[in-house]
Amino acid sequence: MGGPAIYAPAMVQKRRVGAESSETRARIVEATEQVIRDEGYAAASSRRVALRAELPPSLVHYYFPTTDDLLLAVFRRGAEQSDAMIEAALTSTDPVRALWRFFSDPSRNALAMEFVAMANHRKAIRTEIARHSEAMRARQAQLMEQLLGDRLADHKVTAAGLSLLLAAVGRTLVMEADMGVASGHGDARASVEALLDELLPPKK
Amino acid sequence: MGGPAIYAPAMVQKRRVGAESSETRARIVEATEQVIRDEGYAAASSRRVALRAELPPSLVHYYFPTTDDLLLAVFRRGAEQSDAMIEAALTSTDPVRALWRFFSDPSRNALAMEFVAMANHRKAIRTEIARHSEAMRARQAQLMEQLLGDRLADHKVTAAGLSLLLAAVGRTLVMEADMGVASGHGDARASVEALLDELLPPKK
Amino acid sequence: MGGPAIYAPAMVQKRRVGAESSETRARIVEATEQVIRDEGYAAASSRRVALRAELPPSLVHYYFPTTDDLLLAVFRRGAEQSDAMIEAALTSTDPVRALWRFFSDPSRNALAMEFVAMANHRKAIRTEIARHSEAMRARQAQLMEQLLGDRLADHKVTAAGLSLLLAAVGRTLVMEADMGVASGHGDARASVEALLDELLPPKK
Amino acid sequence: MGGPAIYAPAMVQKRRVGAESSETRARIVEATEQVIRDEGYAAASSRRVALRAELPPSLVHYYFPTTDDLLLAVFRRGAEQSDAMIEAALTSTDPVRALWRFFSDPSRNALAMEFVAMANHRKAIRTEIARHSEAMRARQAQLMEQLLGDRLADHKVTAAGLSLLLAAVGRTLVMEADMGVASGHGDARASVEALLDELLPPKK
DNA sequence: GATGAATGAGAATTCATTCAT
DNA sequence: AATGAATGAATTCTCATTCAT
Repeated sequence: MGGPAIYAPAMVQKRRVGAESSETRARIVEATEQVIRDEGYAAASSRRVALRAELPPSLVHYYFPTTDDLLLAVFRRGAEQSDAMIEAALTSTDPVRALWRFFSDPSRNALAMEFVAMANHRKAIRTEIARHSEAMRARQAQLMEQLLGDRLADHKVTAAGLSLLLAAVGRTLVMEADMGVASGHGDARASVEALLDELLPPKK
Repeated sequence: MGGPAIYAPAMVQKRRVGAESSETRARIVEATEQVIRDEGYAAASSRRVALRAELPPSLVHYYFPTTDDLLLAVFRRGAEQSDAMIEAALTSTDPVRALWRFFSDPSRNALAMEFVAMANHRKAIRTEIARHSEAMRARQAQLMEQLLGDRLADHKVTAAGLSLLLAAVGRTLVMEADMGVASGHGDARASVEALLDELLPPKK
Repeated sequence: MGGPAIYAPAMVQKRRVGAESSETRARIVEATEQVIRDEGYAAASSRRVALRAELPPSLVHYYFPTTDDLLLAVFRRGAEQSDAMIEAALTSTDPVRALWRFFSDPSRNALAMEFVAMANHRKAIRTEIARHSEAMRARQAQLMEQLLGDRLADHKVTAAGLSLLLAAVGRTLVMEADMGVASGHGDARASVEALLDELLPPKK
Repeated sequence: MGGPAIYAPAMVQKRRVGAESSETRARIVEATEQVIRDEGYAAASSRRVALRAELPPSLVHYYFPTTDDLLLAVFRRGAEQSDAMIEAALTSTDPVRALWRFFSDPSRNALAMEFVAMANHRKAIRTEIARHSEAMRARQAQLMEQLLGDRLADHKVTAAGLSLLLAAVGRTLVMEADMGVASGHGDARASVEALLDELLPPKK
């Protein structure tokens, strides 16, 4: 894995072309993310990406032989950033509430929802999302277990269950808000926060 | 009787969609739903739908001038079925648990998630989903309010908040299961059911 | 020719279907002219015409089996109106100047130019326009010959030549004005009017 | 060398059209012109052009993202050729008569009339024709002013007016001849030539 | 490392016309 | 006299991908 990238032509299947570290590569990934954010993932064609990056379309294919390769690269970059944010949340002074804020934060969620949507007809993406989701949930569960210990049991929740619950409600709030649905949002948010208040020492 | 009184091409606003009762029309809607289920909404092109329905593509356009029209027809049919199921749930002997079963039922949810994904780049769909979601939530809130009354307040939940919460967790379970994610699922499900047990008289 | 129209199905070639005098027929012709004026002749499809007339498209084909039939009907109606206007001009007190005003009148010319454009790829239209143009020019030449007699010869013009010249300059002014070209327009107009002044007794 | 540096799809504004020097590109433009001449501009679809050029339709779109782009390229090439011919006429020994011959020359005019017809529903073409017409007329007026000076005033014509007049009559003769109209043509031609004889020293 | 050129496939529409009733 | 349904052919445009240089 760590070895030097071999610049194989596109026909060679499982080989990533273009240096991992290339500036051009980063530019393409960045442009793709922008396109997805602005126009939705369905617009993330090599042509439009190339246009945004001000590069010829064939260069996009040079670095990312298939569209899946490109999309995966964007997902992985986003996942790494999410991981870092979650790590920061989990090691903050108020980890659970920080996690909740993370899950109900619109900006991050928008991109994530695009990938979930994408997962429907992109097996490669689906697999990668599943892998990452499992890992994220496991990590969160592990930390919350440490932090909340038996207070969780008192409330008939497990660490993994709570993690899923926060993610579910957070994402739904964001997704619905994007569509213009608002009924029950304030109430659900309040309920979640009440639950956290019971589980946690009051915020300072 | 039957068939669209479409005097207007796609570009025209006021289109009479014609009688809902046309065998061909129904066949197209059915084929489209199948395509969406099997291959994802991105595959719901007039061509593929026509192929599945064994009809010429132009006939699809005859009944549904634009792709949005077609997709909306499928959504509306699904929404009506959902409405009926929800109504049945809400008027059953154990309405809240029936609602929860509805939300966490995979078969219905799969199609719903396709439409949510679709909403990202189909404004017409987005608008319709939003409208329907609001209506559904309002209806559920109204009924739950009647049923649970002040038991809700004791648990720091509102009717609308609970409706959203059930929908959020239910959908997340289904969506993640579709992708192959399972961690925390049993736990979250148990927590929700525990909450319902507290709110409701025990199931018979 | 004069006999009663036989309501033959579309397959019968040279037979006009639908009563000459039908109100529906007139409505279709009127709608077609409006479409041509507003959106250009290329938009004069049976569907759009039907839409404008608020009639089903098949009814348009019932009256006008082919698109050429429809277009010809519109042309002929316009030609008749033009003939009437020209006749009025030629029998007015100042016939030649009235003719010049007719030729340089934008409103009438707009539709005429659509038909000239159409003539390029519609043989039936081309033939009809040619026939009508010849007839119009002959009629004008005849009248001008009577009116101007030998004054024409003094100015090295013939009646037919003058008719063509007025038509040519008039149409060019209108057509260019439509496109936004204006250079030389005032000058050319003045020259034509100076010529008419030489040929004619001064306007009252 | 050359070929289009088109990083942008049709929807994008700032498109670099790439080097004029590409054999394929030239072949497409040439094929388009032939199609327009032979079958009228309405037949200038990417398919038919591709067929004539013996190239796949998608290649036509590669060089000319939109039909307007293609049509404009054909127009511009024709305009350049016209400009060259006009320049040659204007610098010949008998510039005004050469210009008249140019305007009444069928071969050149046929294509020009197609573009005028096209202008009706192609804004891009309309704008370009207007620009070019204005420029052409200005250039001609300038030269004629130099050449004919005050002889023009004696005949109640201006340079720009004369330019328009020659263009109007020339084009009308050609257009009508194309349709099979001939009445008055010899006479009008004679009148124009008589006018030129008065304005100019007799031809050698 | 990079890129211009090329291409087959497919998408969304629109259209003229036919036909059975 | 009228019309709903149907359909094959076109049209414009977009895309992923390949390939030679």
